[in-house]
Amino acid sequence: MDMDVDEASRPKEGKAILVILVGAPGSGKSTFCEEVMRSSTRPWIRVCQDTIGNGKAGSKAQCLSSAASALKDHKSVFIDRCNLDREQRSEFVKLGDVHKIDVHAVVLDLPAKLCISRSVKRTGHEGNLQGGKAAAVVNRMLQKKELPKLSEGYSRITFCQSESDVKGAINTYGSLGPLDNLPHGCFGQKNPDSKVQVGIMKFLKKVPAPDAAARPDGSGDTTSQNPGKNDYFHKDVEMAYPILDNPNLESKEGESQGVAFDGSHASRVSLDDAPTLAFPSISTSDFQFNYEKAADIIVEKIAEFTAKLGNARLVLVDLTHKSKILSLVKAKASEKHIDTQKFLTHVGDITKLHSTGGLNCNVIANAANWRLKPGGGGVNAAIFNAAGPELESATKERAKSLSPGNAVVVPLPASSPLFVTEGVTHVIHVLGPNMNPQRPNCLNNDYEKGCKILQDAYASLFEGFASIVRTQAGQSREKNENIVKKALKLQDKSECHSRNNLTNIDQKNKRDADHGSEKSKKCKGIQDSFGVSSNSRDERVDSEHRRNGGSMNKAWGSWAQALHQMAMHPEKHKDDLLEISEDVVVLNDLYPKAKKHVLILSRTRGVDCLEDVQKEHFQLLKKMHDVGLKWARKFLDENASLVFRLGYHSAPSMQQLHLHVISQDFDSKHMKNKKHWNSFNTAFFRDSIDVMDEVSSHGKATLKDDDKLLSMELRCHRCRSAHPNDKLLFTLLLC
DNA sequence: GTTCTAGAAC
DNA sequence: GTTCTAGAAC
Repeated sequence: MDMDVDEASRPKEGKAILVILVGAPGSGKSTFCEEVMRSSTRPWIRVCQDTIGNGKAGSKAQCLSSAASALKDHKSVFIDRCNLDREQRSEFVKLGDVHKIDVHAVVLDLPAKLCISRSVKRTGHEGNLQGGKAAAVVNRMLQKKELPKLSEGYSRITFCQSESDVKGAINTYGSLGPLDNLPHGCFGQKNPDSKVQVGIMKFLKKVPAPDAAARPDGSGDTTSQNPGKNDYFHKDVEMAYPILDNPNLESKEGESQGVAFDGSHASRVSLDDAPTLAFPSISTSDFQFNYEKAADIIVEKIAEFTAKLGNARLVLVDLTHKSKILSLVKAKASEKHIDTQKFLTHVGDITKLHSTGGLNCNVIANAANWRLKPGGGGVNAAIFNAAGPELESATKERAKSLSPGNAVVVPLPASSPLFVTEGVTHVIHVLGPNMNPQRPNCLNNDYEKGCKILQDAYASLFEGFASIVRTQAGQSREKNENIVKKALKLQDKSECHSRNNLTNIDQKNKRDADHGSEKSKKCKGIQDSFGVSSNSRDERVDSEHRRNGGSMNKAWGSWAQALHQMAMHPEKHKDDLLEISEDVVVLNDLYPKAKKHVLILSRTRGVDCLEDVQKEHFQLLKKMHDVGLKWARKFLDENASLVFRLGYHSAPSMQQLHLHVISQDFDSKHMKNKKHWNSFNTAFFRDSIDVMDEVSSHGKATLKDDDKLLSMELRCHRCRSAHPNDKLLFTLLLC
């Protein structure tokens, strides 16, 4: 931020100032005030509408009068309320004229997602805005957001669009002495041109076409019908998918983040949430390994692995800009023309890459000790600390110790704070060679051995990461069960690479919040008439089953029989079917809810839904599952970044047992409402593998067909954060 | 399963 | 005003 004082516009000295905070709930307004007031030598009064009524929420009028009286006392004032639109701010701005003082705006224009997640998480907020309700409120407010302009009457506006901007502004105001002034003008506003993400926009209903949405001036012009709306969308996209165009360029000098966000190229905005491994330099710190040699090895191994990594990325992380190893590696990588899309360096805390650096790394490496224990110092202590006891116990399950040159991959339990806040799904512990005589296994400067071990250490680390990438099929923060992988194991254990055993033991993210009550069946009492005449297929009507209940007393409307008709008469629907066999037919779902969504339809008459399935149908389930896997594999061949889930709806709408094979992007214009989302993202959706387990052991599948499941609040299937409503369904994809 | 609509809820 | 829900029709 340019702090040169403009002499011509230097404000009068010694005056109080009025600072109007502008920002959604969760943007950090109160924290901003508190931090400034803590360090400032200037007398400040914080006027907070949430607490002004004797600790209770007050009115705007109370705020105005409180601000006025503070200004009379020559105290500087923070107006701590959202002030998101011009009208809300205008009366406070007028105080400037009345009291002949400068009015500033500090805009905490942080990503909506961040504000929402803070609001949702916090408890005891002064304004009593917390929990799920907060998400709705924040969203609503942000859609009406109007950024302040100097023409409203401010002498200075500071825009903060990242947490480091906020820190900068806190320093600026915090170090403002009683007689100091700040220069006038707008500060910190980055080019707000809309970067419209087509992939997301197309998923939105009722949004303008990308061209129309990209307002050329990016000013949040209030003449638009939905002021600020596109800014909001765009920022969400930006937050979730930082653009790492030129990773070897550190951003701005002196800033704590080393990631360069190039916001000027709309075409480069990518949904590609590439799997990313963040790793510290191994052995160069406490183990005192020679920097030059280490840098050579790092670059050599990176060169070797980037070729194998597909769209995955490696990020070397160190805490400081002064890092010697970082600059050495950077220089050497550049000499070797390492692909800057695949390897970058980052300055920051490896345990806070997402929250403070905006960098999504699903895997982080830990420079571990041989006992794989927390403690010590540096990265190891920091990672164990940040990941909580979950990492310790998950590590114990994997290995008790580690020898130099090796790595061990530990899937991080979903309850780990590192998983929740940073999106880290795996920690890879690595042990490098030790040249420090104070530490175990010192090599006494034997660099021949040392280099070999360090090479092995990086090779193990990158191989571990590559195996995660392979098994996760490119979804960097995918926490759902990798059903294909699991099923492959089940199908043929010999196919399972031993390497993979090290890495991705299925972290099944059980969504099975049990909602207890069984749904009352939507039975309308009309008996199904089996008027369809026999054909060549299996006509075995399961009369015994029918007597025993099942779904046979359920009425299926004509529209609901479409699948049944296809299963019974596939020859009549050849054009709509992808595959026809003795037991099943395969078809694209007519209203796909994701990029890939096919149905494996059983041809067995009388088995209309999961409820009808009995032990004798196990082979049928297995067959359906195998065919489902075959199609999932085929789709994965075409697009390795997809992740699939195979499963059944507890209470399907369509007659005839059918297995959904659905990619977990949920990127489809047909994904329109809560029911759609929840039918694939709550316990209502029964994983095929579980259904088979249950049927083989108990003779029936567990159904979770309570209607409540389908009307549950929307929750992200990855980070579990709550989202307010159907209109913002797409934000679930940005978590 | 979808679409449409009315009325409730916000 | 908009958004959400439930019900009806297909």
